[in-house]
Amino acid sequence: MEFQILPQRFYLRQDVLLIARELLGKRLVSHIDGALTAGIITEVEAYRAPDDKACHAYGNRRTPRTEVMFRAGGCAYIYLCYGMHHLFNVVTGPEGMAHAVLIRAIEPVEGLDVMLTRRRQKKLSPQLTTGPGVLSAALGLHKKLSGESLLSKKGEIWIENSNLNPTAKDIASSARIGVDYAEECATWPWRFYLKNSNWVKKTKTR
DNA sequence: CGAATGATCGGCT
DNA sequence: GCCGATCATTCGA
Repeated sequence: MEFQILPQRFYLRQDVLLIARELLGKRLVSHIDGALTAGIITEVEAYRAPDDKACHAYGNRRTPRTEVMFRAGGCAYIYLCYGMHHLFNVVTGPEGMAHAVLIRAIEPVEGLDVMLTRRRQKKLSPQLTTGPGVLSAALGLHKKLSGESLLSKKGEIWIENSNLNPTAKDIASSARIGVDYAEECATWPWRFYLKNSNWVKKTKTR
């Protein structure tokens, strides 16, 4: 079955919270080292410069790392976290606007064997692709792919439609995870996830 | 179970 | 020099 790739106009909009919610249920696909792997996006977080202290580009600070966040929407921002995890974000908004959506979890749908091998797991379970670091590992995403376009199926990463079309009643929100340092921004309910999915990290704080 | 901890390194809020 | 948009493992109850 062929799914339609998300066009650049999807990413160019200025409302990153809306885009984050709309990414739920879409298919995230990687074609890396000759292997095709894909999963349904089940959990995301929005980050929005300049006012969001949890965003790496807070205050519109430009560094070699954050530079890609200022590009026009439709490319990947991947960075290293805790010295070992590559976290995958989607850059959104027009050029000069540093918005991004962190993909936190997917439900695997294609290339399960490849994902299991990359994660060194034997059995399919939520821990295969639930969590921003493990999802990147399963899809083979690496920070050297930061800045890659998401707009062509000839590329290494893209996002396409699925049969799912979650509506407001299917979506829950909460504060973002791991951003306690961000002061008043730490409580903003900018994490979104599919209520009925098993492929979402359980949070203890509620 | 939950909490604590070690791994490991780039970027500097 | 410090510490994170994390995860797997271990330890204790």
